[in-house]
Amino acid sequence: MLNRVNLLVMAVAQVRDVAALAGVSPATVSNALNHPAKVSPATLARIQAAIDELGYIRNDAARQLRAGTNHAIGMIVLDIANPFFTDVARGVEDVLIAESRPLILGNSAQEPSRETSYLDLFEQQRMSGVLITPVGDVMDRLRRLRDRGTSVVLVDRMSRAKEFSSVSIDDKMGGRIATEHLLEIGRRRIGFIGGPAGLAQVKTRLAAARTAAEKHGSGEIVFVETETMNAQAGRWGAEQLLELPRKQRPDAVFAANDLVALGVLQALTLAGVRVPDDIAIIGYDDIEFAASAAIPLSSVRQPAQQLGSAAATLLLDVIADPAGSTVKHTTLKPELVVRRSTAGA
Amino acid sequence: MLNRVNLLVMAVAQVRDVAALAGVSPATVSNALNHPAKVSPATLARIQAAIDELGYIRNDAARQLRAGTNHAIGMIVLDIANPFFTDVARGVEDVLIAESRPLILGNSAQEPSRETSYLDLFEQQRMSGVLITPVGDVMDRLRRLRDRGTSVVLVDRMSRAKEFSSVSIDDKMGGRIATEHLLEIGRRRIGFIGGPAGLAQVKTRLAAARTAAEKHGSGEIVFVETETMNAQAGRWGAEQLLELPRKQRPDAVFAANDLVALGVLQALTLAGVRVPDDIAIIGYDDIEFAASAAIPLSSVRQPAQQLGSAAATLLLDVIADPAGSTVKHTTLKPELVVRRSTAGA
DNA sequence: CGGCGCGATTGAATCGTTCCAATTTGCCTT
DNA sequence: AAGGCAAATTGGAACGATTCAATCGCGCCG
Repeated sequence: MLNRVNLLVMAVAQVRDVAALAGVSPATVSNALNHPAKVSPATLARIQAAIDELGYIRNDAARQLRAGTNHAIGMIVLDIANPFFTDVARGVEDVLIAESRPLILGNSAQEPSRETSYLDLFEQQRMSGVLITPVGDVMDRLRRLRDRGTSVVLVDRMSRAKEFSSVSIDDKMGGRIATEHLLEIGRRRIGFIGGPAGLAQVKTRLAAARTAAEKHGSGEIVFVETETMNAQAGRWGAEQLLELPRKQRPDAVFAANDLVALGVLQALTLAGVRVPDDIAIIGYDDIEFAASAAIPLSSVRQPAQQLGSAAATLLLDVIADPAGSTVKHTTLKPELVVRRSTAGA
Repeated sequence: MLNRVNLLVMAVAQVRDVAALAGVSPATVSNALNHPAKVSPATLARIQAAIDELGYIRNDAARQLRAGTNHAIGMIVLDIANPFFTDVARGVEDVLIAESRPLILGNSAQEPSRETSYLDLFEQQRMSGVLITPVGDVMDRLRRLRDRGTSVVLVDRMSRAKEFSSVSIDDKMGGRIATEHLLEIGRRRIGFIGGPAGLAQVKTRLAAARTAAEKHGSGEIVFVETETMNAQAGRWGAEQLLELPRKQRPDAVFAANDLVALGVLQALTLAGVRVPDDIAIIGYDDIEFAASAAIPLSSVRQPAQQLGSAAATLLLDVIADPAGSTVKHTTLKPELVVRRSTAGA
């Protein structure tokens, strides 16, 4: 019956068609594709020719079903519109492409519901590995994922319980050096803008800033919590600060990332506030656009691409040896980059 | 035997386990999941309870194999590091999430080989739809994809042969209005920086610029071809212009996108060239960072998110009715945004 | 010259779900 | 009360590849 159909509708070629054309069995075609060493060179060539002639493309669903696992790697980033995360993704991509493993990129946009739906997807797909910068409380989900055979590596976030391997950048240090820098140039009231407060990166950077201010003695942190971390949130945050009574207005802003910092810069400039004279600004990430901003932005540089490639490499290790008893945590160091937005006294 | 294994290794639950626990057949569970209307409310509840208790997650590979098609949509963008494309992607995401269709995002990084490997992936996965901004010559691949049942919509690029539906932004108009603007503020020699020249967007914008210059009479276009279109390419392109003999040096630059424009701005500023006095600059896309640049950048605004959502919507239409005889081309209009980089005479 | 061993090849079972046709259940109509 | 009909449920055959044990050929050694 299939044969009759073939005459009418040019059906898509399958292994058995390739096998028939090459004069071998389907099993041999499969071997040629997956274990070429097992097949004699002559047969290999004949099969390859048949594949080309028929334009055969294997059906991944069937393959995965039988194999039990998906070759692809899933990644969930916090915000695809933030150049920091696209840089991380590129680092990941570079490593995975070399292994010819497809990368499935999902954007949680800092929304737990979207994060969850991507986790659902990855779980249904039986991904072999997942890279995630978590937003919501997903530890249970990740544990289940791992129990089902999907390896997990946390990106830019240490696992509290230390149960998952992770690659992160030292946010404590970053928060500290940014704050110390502002204190050193003589600022005392520092507005910290970012959020939501529950986000690990925000929490840690803020805590480190507070610690540094306390240690200094006369420093003080004013926290303005935002819902997300883009330029719009930055503009909103700056407006909050400007509404404060004159005496409570900060003389510096520490933005939780560069997008926020750029928004702050815009709003302050628009309001006639001089940067850095009246209010200094420091951002975080050192995205490419920080240097080319109206007033070039000081920032805490994070090695984004390196973070990505380290995470991908680590994930591949975990996949290769899931039972590997050692959970590994790699921490990279951030670096202070001083530009005009915090220049001079 | 499976039962014995179950006692030892807590195997992952499958439909038949859920069915057994709920006291129904696997077929009913499947119906509950896929055609709830066919199942009585009481049974539905029992099955749901069983699913929750066992933590059942369906195996997408098996599902796809039987269903013959993947519910997900694939998208290949030119450059994930370009905010324009991430904006487009967000527009797409918004539409797809509402339909609860996963989006698989691939980055060709303007490399034909990567584009091809993503097409391979999408073909193997039997995606139900693909959105693509092509780099290389992939028309044959796309045709094959379509013949196999994957719907295709081109983004930001009209299909020459008009055989695929597309959503694009009028590059001819964009090239024209940018050039006319430069001519109007008195510039005559315009450096066009972008590439590779084969890229549709570059080709069209450049041609439109040339046409506008010709029509004007005394305008002239100097084309500097770059390999890619990021800030680094912009810096390189600017250096090429600066190396020209004084008399041949342009008095304006039309950058093929804003990333390039920002690079040009950096390099010119570094070389002591005054913008816009000595050389005016206009970019393309009007990404968010254009407005907050050291010298706020004039640009040709493209409605990126709108482009994305239009493309996604169109793709869903095509998927719903692949035989729909009408190939549709939607074209959106760009808009001139004048800022300081082309201000004054 | 027969048997042995080894690489190459194959048949048939299998992965977990969906789909179709067929069956059962329960209710309404006459 | 019997027949008919719709709704709910079910058994079992797909989907298309991979895998493993079993078979086939063939050269070589004793």
